[in-house]
Amino acid sequence: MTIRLADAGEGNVLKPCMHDYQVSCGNCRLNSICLPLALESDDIEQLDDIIQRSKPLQKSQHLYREGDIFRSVYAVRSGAMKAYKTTDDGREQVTGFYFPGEILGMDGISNNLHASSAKALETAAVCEIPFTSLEKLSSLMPSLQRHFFQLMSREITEDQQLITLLSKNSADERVASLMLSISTRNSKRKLSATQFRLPMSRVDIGNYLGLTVETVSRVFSRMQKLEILRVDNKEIKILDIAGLQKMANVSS
Amino acid sequence: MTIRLADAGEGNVLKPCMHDYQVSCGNCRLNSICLPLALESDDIEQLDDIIQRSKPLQKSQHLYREGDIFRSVYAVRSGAMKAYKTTDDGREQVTGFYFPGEILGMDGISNNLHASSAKALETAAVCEIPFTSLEKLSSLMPSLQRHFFQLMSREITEDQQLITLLSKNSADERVASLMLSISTRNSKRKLSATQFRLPMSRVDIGNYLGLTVETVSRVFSRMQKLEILRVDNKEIKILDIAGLQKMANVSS
DNA sequence: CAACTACCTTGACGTATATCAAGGTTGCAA
DNA sequence: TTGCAACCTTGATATACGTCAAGGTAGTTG
Repeated sequence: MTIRLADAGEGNVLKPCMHDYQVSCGNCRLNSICLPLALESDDIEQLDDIIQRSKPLQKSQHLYREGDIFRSVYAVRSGAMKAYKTTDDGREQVTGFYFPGEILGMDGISNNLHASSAKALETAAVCEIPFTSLEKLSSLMPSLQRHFFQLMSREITEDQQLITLLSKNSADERVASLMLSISTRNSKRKLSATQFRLPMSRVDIGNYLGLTVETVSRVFSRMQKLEILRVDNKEIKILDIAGLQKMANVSS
Repeated sequence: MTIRLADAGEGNVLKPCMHDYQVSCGNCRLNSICLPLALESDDIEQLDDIIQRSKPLQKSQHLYREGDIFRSVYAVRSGAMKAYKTTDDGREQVTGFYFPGEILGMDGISNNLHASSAKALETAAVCEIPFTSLEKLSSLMPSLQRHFFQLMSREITEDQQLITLLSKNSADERVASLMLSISTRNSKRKLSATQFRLPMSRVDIGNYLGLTVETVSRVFSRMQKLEILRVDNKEIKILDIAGLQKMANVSS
């Protein structure tokens, strides 16, 4: 089974990939995020054996779509993905952004159907982890089983954070929180916590945070005026982390 | 280990329980909801062995609190529970309501700490399922492992539904959706889909749906005027399911 | 290089829901 | 039975954000 490159027709034709995407888990620089578990080295090899690596997705290609048969979960290797659902009246709800080292697709386990769609925000590579193999391996490796329970639990707590954000916080607080979240996730990947390029559009940000594009744009302008960050289109530079945290209304 | 009755001091002193709460999973009338898996009867016995049953909680008693060490997940046996988080600035966010047959506490797995608090909305009995035992048993019983992966995935998809509701829907739609959700869950438990008593206050409803009490109250009044439902304090009678679905803006 | 398209920003205005305020109900406890 | 406290409802007013509109910017294609 290879990765589904669902709609090569929608975006561009695949270009040959310049990266060596056949790196093993053992020497993948993301394994501290992706597998923060004390796996023995031959445990890692077993995991390696079930993981499928494939050509990168081009921007706006789908990895899977809502309603597709669920077969695998995916780890982002490079680039960025968004997950979204389509509401009954046809609007889109972005449910998450996924950066390298992060896992997506776990919402498909409950019904054997993907409950959301996933699409590349920019050229992105993913590792496919076939779920039946993962289940078998989990039974044999308690630490892997635990790890997956933890990963799913983390997804739950993160969704609950978002619920709280949407339910209780102002537009300023929502956008500031997202900026802090991206900053934190960047620093876990040893990238700059203060300077980065947003892979998603303002529409996606608004959609994720329950706001319109215009509101998102106004919040960015306000933050810039307050010298909390410098915004140049998708390029973000955080000038005042403390100010950003204050704006987000978080204690940590 | 027995169930933690965290704060007998906060509510009332425990009264002796009149129910036989030591029913086994095998003959629990909720097992079709709680364990919708094809477990062999001696598999069920093994599960039975690890489950702790205990005295009911009185209204407003906590089952666990945010920050407590995570040891178990819980199945509601009778009554109703709410889960909630406290935001940085001290406000409360209700993250879920749990009825008989439903499982709560899974958000504690990721950090070995409960990420939310759980409290009884009315007198409630729960089954405690110690997580380490569950993990061991899951390794031995693939169907149980799969079941738990599915349960957690379901929690994820439900949280994503709520995210969408909060992000995209009006007050009318939110309240209507909650009423439909309770109705559906009731009918799964072979109870009336059209007539029930809400175990939670208007404050809790508003808190869960990202609305103020006043707005919730006004929506109920509006629904009553439209003859979609009859509201008598916490007693709800759905008069026009189709109208309610239309108000909720759902297709099904 | 031009021109098209998608994306972003800013302003003016409207509205759904929050806030503030007051009074009514319910249910527990003395 | 009375009194108290928690809960619920309704009305008047305020406001944060959405909607509508217009123009700017950036990236892509021919």
